[in-house]
Amino acid sequence: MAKNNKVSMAVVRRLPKYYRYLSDLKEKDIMRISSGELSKLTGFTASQIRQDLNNFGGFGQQGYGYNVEDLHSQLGKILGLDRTYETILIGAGNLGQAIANYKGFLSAGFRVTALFDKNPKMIGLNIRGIKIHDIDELESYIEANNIEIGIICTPKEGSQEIADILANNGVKGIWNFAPTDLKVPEGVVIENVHLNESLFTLSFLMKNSDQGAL
Amino acid sequence: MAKNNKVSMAVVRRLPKYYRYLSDLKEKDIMRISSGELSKLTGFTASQIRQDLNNFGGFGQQGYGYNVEDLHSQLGKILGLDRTYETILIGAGNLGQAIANYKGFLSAGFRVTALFDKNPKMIGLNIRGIKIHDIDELESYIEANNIEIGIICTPKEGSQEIADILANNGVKGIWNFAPTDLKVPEGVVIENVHLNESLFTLSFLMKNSDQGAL
DNA sequence: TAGATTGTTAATCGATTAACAATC
DNA sequence: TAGATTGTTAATCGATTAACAATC
Repeated sequence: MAKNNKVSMAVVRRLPKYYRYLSDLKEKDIMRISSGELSKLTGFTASQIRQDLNNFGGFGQQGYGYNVEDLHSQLGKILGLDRTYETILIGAGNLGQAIANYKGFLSAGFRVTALFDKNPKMIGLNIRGIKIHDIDELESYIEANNIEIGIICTPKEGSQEIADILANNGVKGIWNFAPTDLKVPEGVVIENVHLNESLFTLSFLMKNSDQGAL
Repeated sequence: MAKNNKVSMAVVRRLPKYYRYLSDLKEKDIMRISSGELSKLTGFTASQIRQDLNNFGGFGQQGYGYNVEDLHSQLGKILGLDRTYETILIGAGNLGQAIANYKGFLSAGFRVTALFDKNPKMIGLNIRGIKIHDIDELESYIEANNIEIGIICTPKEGSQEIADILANNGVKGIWNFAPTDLKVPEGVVIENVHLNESLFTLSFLMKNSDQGAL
């Protein structure tokens, strides 16, 4: 399982991008890739790519580079994509439905088995095969189905209460689309998608496009 | 307009979060806030907060802290939120419609006036007052309406062609939801929302929740 | 073998934190 | 005034880049 003492978030955030490019290469039936070529694709330096990968093990071969299929598979394992995750989504509005339907997530192993909402008009509806449950059933559903990931697509009001229910019932990961920072106990991880912040970053960069900036 | 020589992306990404907390404070009618109190709210150190703000000017007052309303307004200007942006969205599927409907963006000044899609079944439909146009009209619409921001919600296939049309017709900012990295000329900025990468980061962190990690 | 490219150590660069004089 | 808190410089820490011996 290789060494694993404290990989920085900067590294972690690059891993999915490596994985994505490796997926593309694999699809094109390209067999091998060097850190130099990966550098051209991703925009990271070859040195950084080698450093990053070597946090997890030596996947390359001198004089050759990396085997695409092997590295792809290794990165998949590192990212935890070699298994499935029982997943639910809370807040079945426009955004929630869009997320629940995104087939890319399902194929990557994230099985969304239920949606939850508090709007009586929505409860009982089927969104492409996934039923919308009453939010009152949230707690029992999580327990009965060993849910590991909760996706929060509610407004910020009430989102902390949802997070509390999730955390108190064994959910280990929260993908949060509510525009707020949730508090959770140790051992539960949160990944935020703060669309407002992303959009505001865009407008900042437009104002300052002289800046180097990503 | 204060000094402005190369603010790092690390700083830029914190600005919208400051802005969000200031908005909250303002709503609660709180008048003043110190860097120490902001530190408790945001999780950044007080020192870092003062450093960040002083990239743009001295907004505080010794012994007092920061005036909430003033700092909020200053941050709004810094982020470019003191004006409106003519905006269109390409790819009117589930996600596209959800994004187009998100009222938080409109209230922040991003006026989405048209959607575009290539699916004949969708063209002509009205999504809560916004019409879906044929993708063939994209170029002429941008020119006729001085569009500044394009939101790409298409699949990755074809997204680069869309980006090209946007960039070639004067769009200055692209908010990209397609799971790929788009190439654009100098002067056009891209802000990516790569949902897949975000989700994969979550699963990595769940596997390694011993890590300190955000 | 000779050429290419890795893994890894050392050097550099940049970002964060600490400290404190200035001052409201 | 005395206390609080900023703005800013200096010190530290961490991340990126450069370099190169190891080796396929």
